[in-house]
Amino acid sequence: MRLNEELYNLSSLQLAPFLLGKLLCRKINGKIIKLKITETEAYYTEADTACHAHKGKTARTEVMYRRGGCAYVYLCYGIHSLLNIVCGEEGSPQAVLIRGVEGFIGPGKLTKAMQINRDLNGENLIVSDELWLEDSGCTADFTTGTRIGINYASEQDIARQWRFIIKE
DNA sequence: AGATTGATAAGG
DNA sequence: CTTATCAATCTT
Repeated sequence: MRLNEELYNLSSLQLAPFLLGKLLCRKINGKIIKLKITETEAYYTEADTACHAHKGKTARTEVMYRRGGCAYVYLCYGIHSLLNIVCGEEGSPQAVLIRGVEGFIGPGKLTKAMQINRDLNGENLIVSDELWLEDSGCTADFTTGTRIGINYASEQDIARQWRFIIKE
């Protein structure tokens, strides 16, 4: 039931709504936990001023330039590890931020609960047995909204409806 | 609403 | 090396 490798070639704009309702899987001390993804955001190439990579490639954003299927875990405000799913083709920085899962609202909360830290940066979600995604079979209804915490982006990018929230 | 937090990246 | 900036969060 693991997500197909080909899905990660989709653009972040297609993948973000697709991931809603899918299962985020993590192995902790041999125990596997699976949580339904309830909220995502899309970050799309260097043209998106809200994307970390919009100024070009750095050591931090290097993972986003890889082929789809990697985890991009970065530290926000020095405190919170945030989990992103890299997608799109190599050289095209795109990622889907996992903003919430069932039971844990808030990107920093869910990474803490699932013990996701920067050790998992660059983890290959297609083959990893530490962190991966599974298809739950359900395709949920969703609503869209503006992204959060990107006031530094251009006005038009702030206005984009690239946040996807699952509907009950 | 305000304080806090520390890695990142840009500038000297 | 030094400073400004933050894809948040907790506390008032």
